[in-house]
Amino acid sequence: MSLQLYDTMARAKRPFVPADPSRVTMYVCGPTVYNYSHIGNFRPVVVFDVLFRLLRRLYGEDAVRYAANVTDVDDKINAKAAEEGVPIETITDRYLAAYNGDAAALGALPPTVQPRATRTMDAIIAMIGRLVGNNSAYAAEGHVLFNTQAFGDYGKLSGRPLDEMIAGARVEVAPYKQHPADFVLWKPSKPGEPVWDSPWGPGRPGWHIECSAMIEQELGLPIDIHGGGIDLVFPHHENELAQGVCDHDHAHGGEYARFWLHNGFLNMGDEKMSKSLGNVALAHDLLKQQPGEAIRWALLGAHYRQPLSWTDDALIQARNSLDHLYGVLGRARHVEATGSGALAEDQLEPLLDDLNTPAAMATIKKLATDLDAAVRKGSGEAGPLKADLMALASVMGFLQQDPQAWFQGGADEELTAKIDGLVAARDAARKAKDWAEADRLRGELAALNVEVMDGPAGATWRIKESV
RNA sequence: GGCCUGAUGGCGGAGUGGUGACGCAACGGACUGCAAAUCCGUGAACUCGGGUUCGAUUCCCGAUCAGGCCUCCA
Repeated sequence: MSLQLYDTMARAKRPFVPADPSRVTMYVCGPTVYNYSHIGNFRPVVVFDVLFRLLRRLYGEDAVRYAANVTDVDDKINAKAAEEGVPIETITDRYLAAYNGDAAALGALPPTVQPRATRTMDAIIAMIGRLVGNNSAYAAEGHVLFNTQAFGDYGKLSGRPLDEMIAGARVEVAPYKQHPADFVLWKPSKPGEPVWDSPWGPGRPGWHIECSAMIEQELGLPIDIHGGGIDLVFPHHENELAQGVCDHDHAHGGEYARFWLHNGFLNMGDEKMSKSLGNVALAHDLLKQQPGEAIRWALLGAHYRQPLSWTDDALIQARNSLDHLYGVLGRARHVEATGSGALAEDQLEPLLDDLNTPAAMATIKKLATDLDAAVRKGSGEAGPLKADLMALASVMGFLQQDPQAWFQGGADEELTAKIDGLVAARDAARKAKDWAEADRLRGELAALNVEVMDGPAGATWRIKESV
């Protein structure tokens, strides 16, 4: 089976074939860095990281070029900077660093490039110039607006005919717009806001133009895959598509992105995460309570296009699953992974079928169970099973750490030494068959949030879950 | 108002026109000084009403419920 991806434009799964297999391109809309990002913001990060890893496996590590942008010009950033009385760079640098740190903790590989709006300004202004030049955009009252009438297919991606959108519009139309659906490419800055010079007066870019300019600059049209959250389909991606196609006078066969992929929302339990409900969970906070890998497991536990219900229980289940898998790997630590390392076709199949991560995770568990049995029996199957397990896990960004580090993670050196001492004392008591003392020491360890497991080769221990 | 999703066991969550993944939780057993881990086993679901069919959880229609988008929210 070859890779199939659900394309929002086609509203169907289609076989994925890159335009150029030696240069596969993917662009995913990234964060606006004005605060810590919540866990929902990291769903696309993790989902498209899996796709990135899969594409690297299929086409070669150097053949995939993945750009994820950072919006560092925005009203919310301006507000935050004004509130703290600092330049916007202070805000954006701080939260970009936090975002990248959190993404790394969630096991996401760094994108090939991470363009920033403020550093793409020349390309943005040049692109607006071209759009004005070919009558796809017009200047009015210090603004430059995209002329949606210039793009006959406007509304095709989101499935919204123009007239319906106007009929259903909830927002008052600005008087300088020629058509109610026209959107801003450039706008004047208010006093105190960051400002750039342009042929249409000092100001700053609208929201959508930065992505098109970055795609143009970093990847080139048409790109193979454009990704983002489902909420971006309209207006953001619809507008990007319109300006991107018109920028090139409908060249490239009118293609902007060959596949549009959108991930579903993450909900808190069964309600939407929102500030007004007070149920926003920041990844930064969750990462203090649980290993990033457990959070990643929970994020990939539902198919990416399905809504994902985020609950404490889901996180605990994720943690338990990883405990089990690392337990198997710990028992198989002396087994050498053998075989070609090439995944059997049927093991990769769930991922090839539009990134069916839950099914792939079931395969991981199956391989782990089989590996555990093979190790127990001393069967020669253990080596190939371990190779398959590690290969599949690696495509999904799982099981990349040492089992001991997983179980003992969260314990600093001092605590580790203390625990080792208690475990040794308990071992001595058990050898002397002093069960009362052994149980007392186990109780003492339990008080430290440590669980001991006796085995033929002596006792091992782990930090119990903290949720 | 318009457009669009979804509804699977106690929970999470795949999948399928006909022997109903997988995990967590529960229960019984093995193992263990006792546990934990592991192993063996058990019970448990396809929102409702029509239709198509030899047969539907799976296809079609309708209803109900839930959710999303409709100009800067992943």
